[in-house]
Amino acid sequence: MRLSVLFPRTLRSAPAETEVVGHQLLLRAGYVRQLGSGIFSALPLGTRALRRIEAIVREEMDAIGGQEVLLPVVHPAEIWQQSGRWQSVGEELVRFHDRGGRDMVLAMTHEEVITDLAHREITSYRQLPLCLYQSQTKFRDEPRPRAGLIRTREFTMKDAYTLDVDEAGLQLQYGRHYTAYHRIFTRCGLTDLLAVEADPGMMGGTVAHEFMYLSPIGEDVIAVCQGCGDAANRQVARFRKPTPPAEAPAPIERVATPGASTIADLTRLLGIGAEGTAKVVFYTATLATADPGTAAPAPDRSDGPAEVLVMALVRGDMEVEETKLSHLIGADGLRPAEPERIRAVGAEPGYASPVGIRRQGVVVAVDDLVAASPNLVAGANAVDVHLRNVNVGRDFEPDRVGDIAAAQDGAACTRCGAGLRLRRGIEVGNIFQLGTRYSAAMDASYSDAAGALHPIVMGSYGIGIGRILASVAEAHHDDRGLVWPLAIAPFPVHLVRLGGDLPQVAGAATALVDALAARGVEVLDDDRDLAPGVKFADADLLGMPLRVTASPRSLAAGGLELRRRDRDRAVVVPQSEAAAAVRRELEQLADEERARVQSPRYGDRPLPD
RNA sequence: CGGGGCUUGGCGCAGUUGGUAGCGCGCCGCCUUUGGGAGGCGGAGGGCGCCGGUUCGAGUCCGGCAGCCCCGACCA
Repeated sequence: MRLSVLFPRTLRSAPAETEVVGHQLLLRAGYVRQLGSGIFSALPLGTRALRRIEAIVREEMDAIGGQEVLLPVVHPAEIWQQSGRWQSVGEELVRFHDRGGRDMVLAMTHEEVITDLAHREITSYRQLPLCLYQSQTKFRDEPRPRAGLIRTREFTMKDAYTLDVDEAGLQLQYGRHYTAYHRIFTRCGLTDLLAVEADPGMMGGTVAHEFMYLSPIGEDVIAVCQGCGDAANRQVARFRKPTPPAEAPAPIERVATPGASTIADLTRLLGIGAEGTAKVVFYTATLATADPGTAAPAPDRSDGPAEVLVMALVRGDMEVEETKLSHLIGADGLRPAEPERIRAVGAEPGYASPVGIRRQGVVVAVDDLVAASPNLVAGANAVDVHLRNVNVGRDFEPDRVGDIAAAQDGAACTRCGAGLRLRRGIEVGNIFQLGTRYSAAMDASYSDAAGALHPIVMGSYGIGIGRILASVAEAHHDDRGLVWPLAIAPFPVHLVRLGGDLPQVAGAATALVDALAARGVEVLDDDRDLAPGVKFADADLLGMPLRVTASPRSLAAGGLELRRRDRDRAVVVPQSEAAAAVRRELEQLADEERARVQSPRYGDRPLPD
C-alpha cells in the first residue's frame, strides 16, 4: 500500500471535543472518523486492524468448535415479545415500523434469533452440543456514548451462543470460552486483563463473567482481592462485613442535631464514628415486570402501583450499591427520588429513617450490617433532629434485608479475608450462563434418548471488536503516536523512502517491497515527496511495528535502516539481506507477543499483582 | 433524563463598546530544500449550527431549537 494514495490524511492536531488519548490518536492517524454521537466510520487503516482482530477471534472460536453464522440486524418484534425483552428492555432497544406497520427492532444482541433458530431446527439431543457465532453490527441507543470507540451506539460485536442438553454441557462450553477469551484479548495485546464475576443484567441467567482490560479510563469499577485474586465487578462484589459491637439495645432517644444533614456533620457534632450511624438513600423504583427469566421474586404489588419509594439503609461509612439493591427488591430501574415524594411518606431528606414513616408504597431495604448493628444513630424525620439507639427489628421492620453496600477499597475478601483493591476496567467481553431463560420462553427444546422433551441449556458470549481496537490504542501508544502489536497492526512494516527520486534509493526500496510481497509481508510504503520530519512523524503516529528507512544516508551506511516502533535503536542491514532481516525482526516480535498470551482454565485463579 | 461546556474555512483557534470576518497549520501553483512536522513567492477556500426577533446594520444583543463533548443517572 502506497501512502501517497491512502485515505485519509493524518491530522496535526486532534479534534477539540476528544479527551481520551488513544481515541485522539486513532482520529489523528486516520483510523476512524465520527459521524454522530456514538457512531463511527472505520477508514482503511482502522478497517484493516479490525479485520485482524476479527481474524484472531475467528481462529480462537473455530478452535473451540464454533461455527460461524451471519444473523440479521433487523428483527420482527415477535421474537422479542416471545422472550419478554420487548417489555423488559428500555429505550436502548430501537423499535420502528416497517411499511406494513409491523413492529420491528434493530438488533442489540441475538439471543432471540438464535433461540428461534433452535426452536425451528433442533429436535434431538443428537444435534447437540452446538456453538454458533458471528461478527455482526449491533445497535444500542445508549443514553450517553463516551470516550470514542469505548462506548458507542453502533458497534461490531462478536457474539457466540452455545446450545447444550444440560448444565454439565454448558459448563464445558463456558469454560472453553473463558480460556479462548483470555487468548483472544492477550493475543491482541491486552495483557492487563482480568476476568471478573459480573451481573447478568438484562441478559438474564445466573453466572456471568466480564473480561476487563484494566485502565483508568474504564467505566467499570472492579474489586480485586490482593490475597487470593478473587475479582468481581463492584456491582456484585461481596465483602466481609465488620463485626458489629455486642451491645444490648438501649432505649431510643431524640437528640438535637442542628444543621447536621450529612453524615460528616453528624459525626462531628456527636463525636462518633460514621460506623455508628445509618444513612438512608432514597430511590424511586420500577418493580420488575413479569419476566419469565427473572429469578428475583417481585414484592407484593397487589395494593399499589408498580412505582415505589425505596428507602435503602446502609451504615454511614458505606455507599449503596444500586445493582445489589435492585436485585434485593426486584427492581427494573432505580432513580433518585424527588424530595416531595420523600416528604409525602413522612420522611425528611437529610434527617430520614424508616422510624415512624407511612409505609404505604414504600419498600424499606436494609443492609445486613445495619440490621445486625445495635444502637445506631439515624434520622428522626424532622429537621435538626436525629435518633440515638435505633435498632432494626425493634424500631421498625424492614421489607428486605441483604447486602446492598458497595465494596470499598480495602474491604475484606469474603474468601480469604485479605484486602480488596478497587480498579477501573474497560469491559471488552463477557460470558453469560443463560440456562433455559430463552429456550423456555421461546420453546426451544429437544428430545432426550428416552423421548422426553427438555429446554435447551444456553450460554451467550460477547466481544466488542471496536472496543478492543480502542483499548489497544489506549494500551499501546507513546507521546508520538500509536504502537501496534504485530498481531493486529494494519501493516507489519512501514517503509520510509527519503530522497525517493534517487535511483539507488528507489531501487533498494522497491526491491525490498517486492521481496517481502513475495513472502506475503505487506508494506505500507511512504512514497510521498515530503520532508523527512513529516514522514518520520507520520510513521510514529500510524504506529506500524517495524519501520524501514531507505535513504542516501542509510545506503551510505551500508544499506537499509530497521527500527522497531517500540524501541529507540535502529540497525542498518545490507540491502541484499534486508528482506531476511525484516522477517527475522517480525518473527522476533511475534515470539515476544506469543509469550504474553494467557490461557487460564476456568476455575483457575489469577495471581494478584 | 439532570448539571456544565462548546458550535466561526479541512484541523486548531481569535474576533474589542454591534459597522459587514481574521490567524496558525493544512490545501493549490512555481522555486528552493531533503534524516525529525523546512523556506520563499503567488493563490483558493467560510459569512460564522439552525429558526425567529431587536437594529439603518448582528459571530457579536434577545428568544427558541438542534448538534457535539464532559460529569452524573443509565448501560454488554
